[in-house]
Amino acid sequence: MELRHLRYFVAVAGEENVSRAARKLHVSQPGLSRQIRDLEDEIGFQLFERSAKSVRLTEAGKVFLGEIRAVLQQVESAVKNARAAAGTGGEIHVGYAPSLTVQILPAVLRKFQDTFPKVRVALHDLSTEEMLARLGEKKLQVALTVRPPARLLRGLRFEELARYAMCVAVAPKHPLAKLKSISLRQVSREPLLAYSRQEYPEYHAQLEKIFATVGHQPRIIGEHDGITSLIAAVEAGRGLALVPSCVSCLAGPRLKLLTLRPALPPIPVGVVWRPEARAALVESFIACARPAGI
Amino acid sequence: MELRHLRYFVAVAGEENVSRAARKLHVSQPGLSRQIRDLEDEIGFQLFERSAKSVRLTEAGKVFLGEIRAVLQQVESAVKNARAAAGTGGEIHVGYAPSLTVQILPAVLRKFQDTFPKVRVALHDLSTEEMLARLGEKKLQVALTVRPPARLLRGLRFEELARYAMCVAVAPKHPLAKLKSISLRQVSREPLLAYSRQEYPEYHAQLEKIFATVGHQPRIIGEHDGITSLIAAVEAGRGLALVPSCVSCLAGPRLKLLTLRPALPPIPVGVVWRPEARAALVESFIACARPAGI
DNA sequence: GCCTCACCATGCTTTTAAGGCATACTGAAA
DNA sequence: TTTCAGTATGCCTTAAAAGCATGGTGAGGC
Repeated sequence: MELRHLRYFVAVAGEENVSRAARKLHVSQPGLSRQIRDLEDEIGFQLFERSAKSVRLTEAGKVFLGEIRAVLQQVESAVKNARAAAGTGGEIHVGYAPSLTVQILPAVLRKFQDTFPKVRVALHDLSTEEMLARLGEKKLQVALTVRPPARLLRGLRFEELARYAMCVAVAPKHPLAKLKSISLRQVSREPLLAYSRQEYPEYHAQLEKIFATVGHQPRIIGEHDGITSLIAAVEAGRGLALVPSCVSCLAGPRLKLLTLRPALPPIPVGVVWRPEARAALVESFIACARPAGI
Repeated sequence: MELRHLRYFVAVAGEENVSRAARKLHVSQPGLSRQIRDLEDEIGFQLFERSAKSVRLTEAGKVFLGEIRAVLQQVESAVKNARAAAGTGGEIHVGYAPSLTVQILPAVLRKFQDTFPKVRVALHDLSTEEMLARLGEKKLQVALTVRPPARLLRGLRFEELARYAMCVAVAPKHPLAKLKSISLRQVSREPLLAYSRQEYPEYHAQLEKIFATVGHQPRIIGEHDGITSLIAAVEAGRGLALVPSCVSCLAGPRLKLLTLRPALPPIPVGVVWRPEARAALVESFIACARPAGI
């Protein structure tokens, strides 16, 4: 019997459904099925009553569930207490893309520091490429960013946390601000503000690809090294900018965000980490990052 | 982190010595070393201070040890409570060789039933061969017997629990009873009582091999289907018998046991089981069978 | 009453990780 | 200095979990 069996059991018991539990656990349904079966074989009695359609806890399973939940909590607290005794609260280096994680990051940090008040969380504002590089060099343990293309992941793992629609940011006083939505063609005729090409090459690559579909590249009249100055520039009425919808949190009423019609594919934002590391802090951080329901 | 890591950690912490812990756990020292290291990597702090010569718990390690011991106990009790709730105490079929396990079996049974009062223990008095066969057929879960030759084990596992010297049993009134020890040559000239050839072929094979060394096979004047009648026959003065020293428990003052000079290799007695089964009851039974120190 | 759908189980293959062996390294004791 | 008991490391073997494809089954819709 291993903790894996117990964790799986708790998940299946919680869902009363193997397939759903498997999805939550990120394992295949057959694999989970087998692990549960193995656990039952080992302890020598049934935990679930099975039908072709569902599983239901037996009486023994209910008793077991209660006790095993306690066990898993106790393991967690054992690590926590021992870590506290070790003095070193530990340290975790987190890469993040500010504009994409405005909504996500604060919540994650709050949750994480709630459970690990002594751990030092070092935040690093980096480009996606740099995050991947530093993850590889073990200078970062986790990164919150847009989903990197598969070929750059090279052994790293990505898990999506949210997707944001691409919007067009305009100053509230801008003539276009009255529109509810706007087409790419219209945008391509306006002066555009962008992230700096040097620090965000992938943003520019993306822009070019997007406007290639309308056959007309916009005029980029300013480049900015961060979302703050980009917002300021748009607010000043110097031009439009293509930003993910979550920027609204950051800009508030200073900008108007117009939806694009037709919509562009939404931006998948999530967490990247080294799966082989298996550090408890990292696992916990990722757990804090996941939306509550999952 | 898996229960294995925690069990290993407790063992190493208990021994303050990786090699010794490895021996107790029946794993190799390097393997154990690595598991401990992996655990430390995962939780993110040191559990042991290492020197080339020894390991010693850190403060954090001590805290962890206390909590993890509790966790492991809680897992055990969870299984026990759930099993109780399942109604079925469960059942375990145990093969045993009466004469060889007189000392071992009662203690094991007492210990086991202490912890699992509801479990039905079915005892089966069988020859070694039959035990192995029934283990293979899953009609037995464990067997207590002499170490079977490796070629018969075929996937089963044996663990030694005790060794008994071969002795010569005589009636207290027998002229030879005055001797303290006796040589094989002397024995070979006396009428011998034995187990029945049919039920204990390996006993006879052993006898022939033993007496081949003195160049003279003894005259077997009686065969018996069990230790009880063999004792009775020896007590009646009908002849000698070669028996393991533990028979003294069974025969008490009814027989005199003479040591052989030179001594024959002692009889290794232990427990046999199917390692792939991994049933909690079987594991527990074997744990009860092991001498306290190990 | 028959499909379809959602779900669990099984067989097979791939992948991962533990286990084991040989051996190097280290510091204490003889 | 040598020996010895102990831990760590590299490489290979082996066992087990994960994944994929697919089969079987009961509930609910048509």
